[in-house]
Amino acid sequence: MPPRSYVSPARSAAAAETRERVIEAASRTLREGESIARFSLDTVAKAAGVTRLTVYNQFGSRRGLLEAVFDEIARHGGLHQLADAMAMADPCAALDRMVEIFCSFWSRDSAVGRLHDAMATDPEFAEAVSERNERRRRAVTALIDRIAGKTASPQARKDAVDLIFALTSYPTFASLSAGRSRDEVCRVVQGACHAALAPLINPSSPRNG
Amino acid sequence: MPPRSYVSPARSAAAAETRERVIEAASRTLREGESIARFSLDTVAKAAGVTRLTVYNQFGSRRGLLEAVFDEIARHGGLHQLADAMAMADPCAALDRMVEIFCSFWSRDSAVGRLHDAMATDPEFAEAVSERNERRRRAVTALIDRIAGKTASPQARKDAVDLIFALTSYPTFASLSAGRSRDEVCRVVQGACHAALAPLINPSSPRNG
DNA sequence: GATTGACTATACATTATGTATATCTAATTT
DNA sequence: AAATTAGATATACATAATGTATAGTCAATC
Repeated sequence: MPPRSYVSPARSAAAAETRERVIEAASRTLREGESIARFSLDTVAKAAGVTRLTVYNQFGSRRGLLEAVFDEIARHGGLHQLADAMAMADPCAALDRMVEIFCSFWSRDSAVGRLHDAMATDPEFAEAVSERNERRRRAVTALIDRIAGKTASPQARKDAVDLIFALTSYPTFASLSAGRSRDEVCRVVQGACHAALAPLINPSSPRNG
Repeated sequence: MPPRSYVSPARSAAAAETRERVIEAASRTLREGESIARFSLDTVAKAAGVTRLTVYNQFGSRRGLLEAVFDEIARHGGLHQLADAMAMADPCAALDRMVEIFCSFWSRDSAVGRLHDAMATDPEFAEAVSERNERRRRAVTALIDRIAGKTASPQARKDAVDLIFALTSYPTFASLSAGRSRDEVCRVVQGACHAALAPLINPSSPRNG
């Protein structure tokens, strides 16, 4: 006879609450630890007050947990403001706003730095994070298309997109953060992005002859 | 009685040869493996035809081996050309040349990428690599001091140095390398560096009011 | 009251770093 | 020639982490 299965509101709610508690414990562990090296499921499980096997039940693997933490941070990191920024009339002002939004995002939770570190040792996790970054690339591309003059070559557009994509990445943010506040980093990145735009608007002065 | 010790030319030569063989095997393993995750001393030892304990005898630890590989790559990576570049009369041309040199360096051996990945999981190794990068920072600082007009503020100089430091870093190179040849990346980075210089030469147009 | 879902307890397999001890071999010293 | 020494080896062990397997607990649902 086939097993009868059912959905339980109380059980699902409890499971969801457990899941949230584990994610919270994981991001706290990431924040407090001084490197991703010491981030173990054992530590997370103890911090969340559950068993290590519960973590596997909920997330399948270490990578699954890391992805869940990343998504949780992204959900509360203010990236939803990107839609408003993209709707602005002036694309240059929109770009400035985008830089602000991502500087806030990278600086909001130190766990994002640790998550980027985790990309180094787990190629599949790296791909998962890269896919999430593609949203930023699409936004940059859309703005460049609006900003660029009709005479701007496809190559110049591509260069500008990739350069601004790199300038708004986490590694650049982290590098510039040594000795700078979030707002100061934001200002420097905005300036660099403006400069990256110049050859698009005034193509009469190519940067290399 | 005190133990008598001696130095043996043949022994030292053999040891040095073994050391070289292990370093070669390690960098080959780094190049061929698809991530730093699978880089184990066991694999390296087998590839070099020695025992894992020999690796420990020579390098002390996994980190010691990675540092040795990094230094070996740096020794043959063309960074010695930096001295000639710094001696150029035109500091802007020197900067262009510096970008060239580092683009060559980052692209020369794919093992450097894996070594940068290793920084994520080993803070002390990260510090060791960062110290070696300080040479690049000093070179940039020296060039900026020569390029900047007398009216350029210390803040503007610092911003330019840190921005160019970030633009010539490995993460930026790796990011721009998607779909670009080494020379194309070099051209894009050079353009961005020129743009970063603008506020130093013509401070009448600050980038943020 | 029987069953099911989430969690637990315990054990095990695997892989990696790093340490300890004894042994082997060829180069060097006496 | 014999003793010694440096470098490499063989073997074993300690530790920690991921991931899997199996059985058991307990409350919610049928």
